[in-house]
Amino acid sequence: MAVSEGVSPSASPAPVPGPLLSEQEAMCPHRLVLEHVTSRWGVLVLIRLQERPHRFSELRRAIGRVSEKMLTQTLQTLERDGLVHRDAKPVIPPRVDYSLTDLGREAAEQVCALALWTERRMDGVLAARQAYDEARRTHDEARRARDEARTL
Amino acid sequence: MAVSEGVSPSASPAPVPGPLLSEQEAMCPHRLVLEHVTSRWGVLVLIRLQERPHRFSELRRAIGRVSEKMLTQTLQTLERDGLVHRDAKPVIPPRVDYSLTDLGREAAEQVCALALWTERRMDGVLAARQAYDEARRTHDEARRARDEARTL
DNA sequence: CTGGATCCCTTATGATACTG
DNA sequence: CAGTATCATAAGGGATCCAG
Repeated sequence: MAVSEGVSPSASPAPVPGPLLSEQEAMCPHRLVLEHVTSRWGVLVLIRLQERPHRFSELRRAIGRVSEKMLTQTLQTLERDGLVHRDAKPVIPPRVDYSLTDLGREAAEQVCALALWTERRMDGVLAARQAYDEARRTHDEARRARDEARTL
Repeated sequence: MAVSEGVSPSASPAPVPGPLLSEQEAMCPHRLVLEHVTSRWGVLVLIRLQERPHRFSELRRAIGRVSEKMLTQTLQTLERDGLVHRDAKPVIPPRVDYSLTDLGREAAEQVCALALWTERRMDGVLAARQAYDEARRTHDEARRARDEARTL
């Protein structure tokens, strides 16, 4: 959003390497939660944790193709928002279990509903895309032909 | 995600300046729709259009602080997915009305439900954040003290 | 008014190396 | 194993100019 916000250039060169989001910390607060919950990895984490609690690497494997960094970041954000509970057992080797809080379960339900909807309606979307793409292709060809005719 | 996917370097140098997403066009397709729908501007567009149809600039003003570029991009993506209907009247000056399709209305309902949920549960989230931040602050201080003691 | 094209900066994300 | 730190890169997003 606004690049030159009310952030003085000299102060706070990099206050926090803050995961997800930054200076928008000022807008409607619930917008932020929405973004956390619907973030690329947030969605997947919530869905996985809704099945059952997972350890860090379990989650990593279950989600697949997510870097440790992003998973950590996502989990921390969700934990801070009170959606995920982090249970770190002081053992060696370390073992940390992640699970949903009551709040998180509610969020997961919403997100899952959305995910299931997209799955159910996929055909419709696919059909719409084909129609759109073809229409645009046709339109482009017409335009090209027109331009060419004009040039001649 | 994957940087070096199966995209031949020579072919299609820039097939489409593609808005939102890129080479992940290969993964579970419904994941993509989910991302379109939950994208930063996608959410806001769906919510606004659920109220009533909007013209381009109406949407722009209603959402506020969104660049023309991103709004255009978002609308095109949603239109391609068959969620938004674009009605361009061939008049001067141009007038384009955007509205939800049946599919789009369903999506908007889901998204709105999620948005309303975050609004309702905001206090809980806020409280969780305070607790989290304070706990982490305390923890950090303890660690710093420990490190200092060790250095002495 | 709508939006396509471009330039450029910010941010998100991934790969790697390192600590507890 | 879990997580942090650092670095490099690609995608996201904004500003601007311009065309239909």
